[in-house]
Amino acid sequence: MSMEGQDIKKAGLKITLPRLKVLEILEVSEQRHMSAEDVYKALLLMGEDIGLATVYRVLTQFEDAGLVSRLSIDGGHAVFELEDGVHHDHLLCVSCNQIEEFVDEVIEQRQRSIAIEKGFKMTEHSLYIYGICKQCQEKN
Amino acid sequence: MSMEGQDIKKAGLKITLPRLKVLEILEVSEQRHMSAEDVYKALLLMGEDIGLATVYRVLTQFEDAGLVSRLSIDGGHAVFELEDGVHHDHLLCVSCNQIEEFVDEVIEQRQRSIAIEKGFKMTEHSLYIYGICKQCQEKN
DNA sequence: GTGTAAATGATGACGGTTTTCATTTATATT
DNA sequence: AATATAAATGAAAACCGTCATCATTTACAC
Repeated sequence: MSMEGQDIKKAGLKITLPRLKVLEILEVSEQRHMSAEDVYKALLLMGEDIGLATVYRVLTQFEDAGLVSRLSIDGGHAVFELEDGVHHDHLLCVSCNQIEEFVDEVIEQRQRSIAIEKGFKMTEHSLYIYGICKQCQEKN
Repeated sequence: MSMEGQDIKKAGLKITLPRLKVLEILEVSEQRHMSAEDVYKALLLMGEDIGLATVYRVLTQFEDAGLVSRLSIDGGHAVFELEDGVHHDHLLCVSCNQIEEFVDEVIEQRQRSIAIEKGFKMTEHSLYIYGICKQCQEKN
C-alpha cells in the first residue's frame, strides 16, 4: 500500500481509486491551490473518469481528516491545499488569482492577544491580503 | 429632506422609499451586522413591502457609495454594516454568530510590510478571528 | 404638469456546492 | 476464494445566496 493509501486509511476511509487519484493530483500538480473544478479537470486530463460530486465529497473528507485545508476566498468559491502542518496566511492577486503564502509571528501573536482581550476562545483565524502581484504590475 | 436622504442623494441615487427604509433599518437595528435576508425580514416586520431583489440592489449601491461595507464571511454569504470610516477587523463567535470588531495598528502595519516584501500592491485585506465568545463559554 | 431616465418587483437564471438514490466496490468474515 | 455488508460512487436534481431580465412604476428636472 502506498504512503497515500495509509493517509486515507488513517482517516477511516476506504482506499478507493477516486481518493488515491485526487490525492495524487494535489501532490503532483504544479499549482498548490486548486478548486474542486480544477481537480476535476486535472483528473479528466489524466484519463480518470471521476464525477465532480465525488471530487467535492473526497475533498471535504480530506479536509475533515486534516489532509487538506480549504480556503474560502472572496465571493464564495473554495480552493484546497495540501496540509503541511504549518499555519500560514495568504496573499491573493486580484488580477491573475495567483496565491502566495506567508507566515508572520508578530501578527499571530497579536491575534492571540486580541482574542484574549475580547474574552474569545480562538478556534481559527483567516487573513487574506488582496492586491496586485509583482508580475501583474509589470505587465501594465 | 432627512439626513439619510442627503447621503443617498450624494451617492447619485434618487431618494426612494426602499432606499430610505433600508438605510433606516441599518441605523435603527440593534444588530450592526445584517445579511440582505435580515434586512428584508426587518422590512417585512415594519410593514414595508419591498422585494428581496431590491434589497440586494440597494445594499450593493450603498456599498459602491461607501455608505455600507460588505463582509464576506466563511462560506459565501455576506453581511453588511454601516460604514463609519474607521477600518476595523472582526471577531466571529462560531456558536452564536455574534460579530465583534477590533482595530490593531500593529497588525495593520505588518500587513503593509508583508505586501511590500512580496511585491504586492495591496488593495484590501480581510482578517477574521473565529472563536467562542465570552457569553457562549459561560453558557456551557 | 409632463417627459424621461431611473428604480422597482416578480420571476427566472446562475454558479458553486451538496443531496439523493440506485448501482458498484472495498474489505471483514467465513 | 466466495460472500455479506457497509461504504463509496456517478448522474442528476436540489439548494442557496445572489444577480439579471423585463415590464411597470416612480422621482425629479424642466
